[in-house]
Order: sequence, then C-alpha cells, then structure tokens
Amino acid sequence: MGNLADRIEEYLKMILDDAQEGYVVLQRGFLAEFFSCAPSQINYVLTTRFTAEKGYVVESRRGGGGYLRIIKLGLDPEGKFQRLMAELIGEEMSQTRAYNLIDRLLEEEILTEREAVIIKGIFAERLLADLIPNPNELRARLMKDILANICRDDVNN
Amino acid sequence: MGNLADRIEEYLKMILDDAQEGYVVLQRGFLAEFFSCAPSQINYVLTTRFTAEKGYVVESRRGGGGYLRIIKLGLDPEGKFQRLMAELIGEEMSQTRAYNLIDRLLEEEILTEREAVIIKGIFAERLLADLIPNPNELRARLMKDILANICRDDVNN
DNA sequence: GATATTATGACCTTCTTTGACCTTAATTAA
DNA sequence: TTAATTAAGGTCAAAGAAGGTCATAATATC
Repeated sequence: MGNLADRIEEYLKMILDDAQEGYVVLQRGFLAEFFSCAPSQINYVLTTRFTAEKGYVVESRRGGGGYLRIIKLGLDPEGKFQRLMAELIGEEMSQTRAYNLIDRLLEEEILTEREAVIIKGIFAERLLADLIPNPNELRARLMKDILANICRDDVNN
Repeated sequence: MGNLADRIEEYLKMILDDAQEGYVVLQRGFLAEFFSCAPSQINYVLTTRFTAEKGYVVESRRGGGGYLRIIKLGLDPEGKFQRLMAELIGEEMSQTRAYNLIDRLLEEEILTEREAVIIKGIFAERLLADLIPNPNELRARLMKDILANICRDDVNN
C-alpha cells in the first residue's frame, strides 16, 4: 500500500471498524492536515474508494461546522439482494465496477476469497477483450447469474 | 541462458523462491532500470515465461503506487494442473467437456459444490452463445485461468 | 536463407496528486 | 436585520507516476 490514497482509505476503514454505529463523522480539513495533503485528495479517496458498489454512503455539509459522514452499509440477506443486482449491475459492467462489487461481496462474506479470485479472473478485461465484442455486457450477465447461483439454498447446505 | 529475457526470468524466479508468501511485488520501472532495458521487455518476459500454464499469475496496477505482483502457483505434486491446461483443455472447450471437467474436479474435491455451480453457470451456452463469436475459445481460456487461480497459495491459506 | 525469438521505442491508458477557483453555511459587525 | 466575514466542503483541469500495447528492428536458430 505505497500511495497516499491507499493509506487514507486504510485509515478511514480502520476508524469505521471501531465505530459501532456504522458511521464516522469527521472534517475534511482535519484529514488533509493529518495526511499533509491537498483537501481535494480526500474527495478523491471518497469518490474512488467509498462508493455505493463498495457499500458506503458519504454525506457532507459545507460551511461552519461542516463535516463528512461516512456510512458503511450492511447487506441484510432478506432478498434485497435482488434489488442490489438490478440496480447496481444494470445492462453493462466494467471490470472496475465488477471488481468493486466482488470486493464488497467478499467483505460481507457472501463470497469466499477463493471464489472472489476465481470470479475476478473470469471478469478480467485481459481475458475477454479480444474475444468478445462487448465484455461489459457479458460481465453484467454473468454477474447476475453468479449472484443468482449464490442465493440458491441447495448449494449453501 | 545468455539472453536478457532468460536472465530476467531467472532473477524473478530466484526472488520468488525467497518469498515465502508465494508472491513478489515490484515495479516494472525498477526492473527495467536494474536490467538496463526497455520497460516493455519486462512485459515480454512476463507474457512468455510467467503464464498460467507455467504456473504463474501476474497482477498489476497502473498509476502512482503502481506495481507488478507475480504469484507462483502452489504446484501439485505431478504438475497435474499444468498438464490439464495444456493437453486436456487446449484452445477450445465445449459446454459438455467443460461440465465434465468441473464434475471431475468436484469429485476430487478440488472445487467446492458452490464453486462448481458458479463456474458451470458462467460456462452455460445459454449465457454465452448470442454474445460471443466463439464460446468454446472463451471457455478454454477461462478454464485455464480458473485452474491457475485455485492453485494460488495465497487464497488457499 | 528462412523462421522464430527477443529487444526496443513510440505512443496509450489508468490512477494519483495538487492547486486554483467555486459554493454553502455559520458567525459577526454595522 | 442585513451585510460582511469566516469557515467549512466541492469541482475540475492539469501534471505526474506508474504500467500496457504494438509495430518493427535485431538476433538466434534451424
């Protein structure tokens, strides 16, 4: 984890883990100071690492008393899965978006690490690009199929 | 073993042997510098010498903090997987042949039932046929990648 | 000599970092 | 009670820092 963005991400996830309410509130300026970086670097980290796919919501407020609130969402297993599928996947899915979603499923322990690695493998642009007209469409389709199969009771004991 | 590519290969395998995690992380630029060669020479070595068939997986990341990660696959005793990849799978694979192979891997407890279901899903003709010119070629490629990934030590503890 | 392998360089894509400038909210002064 | 000031956070473009690709040149190999 050499770079700044990764370190900030790590730090935020660490304090999120400690917060049992499931969210943290802090100031952008404080973070920027803490990591000796431009304040906009914080926004960069938030928009690239704390996305909906990855299971986070970020709220904020400007002006005096302004703040950032980073909320970690849980996936309760009550069929909201299907909604997630439809909303998040759509008709097309880039490698990056697919990987984000897989990481999320891994964090939620819906996938094992081995499964995550296998699935990431088959979604790799490198493997698909020259063989398929539209890899994004295939990924969306496969992702839905995979999620459906994961939900099957008969294979989850 | 006089040429550059061979020396780079040798060097990488040496440091891989020293790494008890089963992988090494390093920078392409550093390697190119180290061997006084064009950076693309490193890619040449990676694509010709560190393939799945030969028992390696390579991951990478661009941009600041970018890196190459070369993973040495945990070799099964007789190099069973390598043979499987080269001989059994070849360049094309029908749904039927793929399913047979998956069943066998399941029987041998190389795959879990869930994994088998997931993988069969993505190999289904129904999902691939209308989107891809040659599903058999894609299956062969994906199957090799999957086999490689399940040999990774870092995800099998 | 023909073919296969290896090496290079020009150009491309992706990811990160910074800084200048903008918007919004709270506080304070007139 | 406005109006000005201050204190936040937001946006965007440009520069920097990696790795990737591909055509071509150079070398081995047969």
